[in-house]
Amino acid sequence: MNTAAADLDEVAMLDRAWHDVSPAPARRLLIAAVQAFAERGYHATTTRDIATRVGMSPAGVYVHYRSKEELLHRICLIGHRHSLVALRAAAARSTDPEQQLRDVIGDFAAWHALFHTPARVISYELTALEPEHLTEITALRHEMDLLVRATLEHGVEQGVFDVPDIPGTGLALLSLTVDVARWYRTSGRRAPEDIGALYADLAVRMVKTR
Amino acid sequence: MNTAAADLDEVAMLDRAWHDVSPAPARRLLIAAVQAFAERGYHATTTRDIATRVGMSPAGVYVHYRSKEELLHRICLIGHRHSLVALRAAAARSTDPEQQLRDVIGDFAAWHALFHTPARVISYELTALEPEHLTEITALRHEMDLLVRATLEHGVEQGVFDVPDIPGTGLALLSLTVDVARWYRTSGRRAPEDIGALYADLAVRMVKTR
DNA sequence: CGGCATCCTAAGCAAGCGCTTAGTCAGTTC
DNA sequence: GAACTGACTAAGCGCTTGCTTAGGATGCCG
Repeated sequence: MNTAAADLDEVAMLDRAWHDVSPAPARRLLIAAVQAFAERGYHATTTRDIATRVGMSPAGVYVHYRSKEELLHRICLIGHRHSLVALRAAAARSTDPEQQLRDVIGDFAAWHALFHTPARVISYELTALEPEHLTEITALRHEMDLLVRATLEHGVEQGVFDVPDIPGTGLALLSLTVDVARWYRTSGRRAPEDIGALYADLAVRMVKTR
Repeated sequence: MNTAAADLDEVAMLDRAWHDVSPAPARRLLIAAVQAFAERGYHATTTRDIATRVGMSPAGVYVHYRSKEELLHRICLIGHRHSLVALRAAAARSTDPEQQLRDVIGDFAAWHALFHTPARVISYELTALEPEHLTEITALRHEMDLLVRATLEHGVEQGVFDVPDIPGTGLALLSLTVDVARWYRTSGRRAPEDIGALYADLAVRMVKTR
């Protein structure tokens, strides 16, 4: 598949994932912005660049968004809510600690591969947010932390996990999965679910009692 | 310790680590640049900002560097060479696979905590490099990949490691350690060597035959 | 002292930035 | 068909950007 076709696929995928963003031109702008931010970074992206991607004039952006920072803020909010939903769904799928950890880490890693474009933006462009928006997003990230920690504690209580440092190990696990978005390329050999399977396995090895 | 004192400490530490950058004003500029790039990102940093940090006029930067990109390029080169030296020294310290993996991952994770400021720049600002400079740096990063992979292969050959996917596990291990630079704060509870110890332990658990 | 090299600044240029303003135009409503 | 609405553009404003130019200060060497 050539890159143009892959781009179309990604736009279609994000259009489906973000179907609740309306009206359609606002959604198209949001998708254009997330792609531009992911490729060049927030500060290297111009509002003209975003507008051009959807075939609008530079002023068209401001019909739907107050500022460039609002675009980033919306992307971060939607992205974090989206991934938190995925995390919670994964955690609820099983009560067995090992399977739960597999689901949580596997799904979260696969999510970061599949949605590597928004994932890059919401992990590596946070510093461009205004302080109060950053605080809001940090709270969402903290919830992810708590969820992973709870999974580990659950396994320790049942005696199937041996985790001397739960906060540290939780941090490492989240860090590992989040960083998938940095190095993942669609053109690479591994599919998102392959990465999920590998990471789920590594996570279980890290904590399982031997 | 207040942040101003911590800043002074960091400047002193980087001044020692980069003592071979001369003359002194060029080194001071490089340190100011790496701090600014780490705090706000390459594109959000202005050359005026860098100059002001060392008490120079905006034009002072161009006495020592051709462009803002040259500053980033030098930082990336020095940073990668520095960390490669640390990695190789760690790998050479022992021939026992488990101890070697402990040394490699532990030291590399601790390096990313101690030098989180340059580490952030050389991992997350690479896209701002000109293409030929990016190619050069990518080659250095590939060497780290090979080193970690060789450590894993060494352990598998001796039967002490069980690694179904060596490239994938090597990638995950490097990813895990590199990402320390993203979340590490000097004000946090863990010292660099604590993070190194935790990560060395997690790495061994990930690959050890059971 | 003069000659020279090093290091730096004052001033500013051309280009590009985020965002605004005033107005156009298609579609809907009555 | 007149009145209104929402989506969009042409033009451009005020400011900042990376970088240049011309020249000044300082210290070293004979």
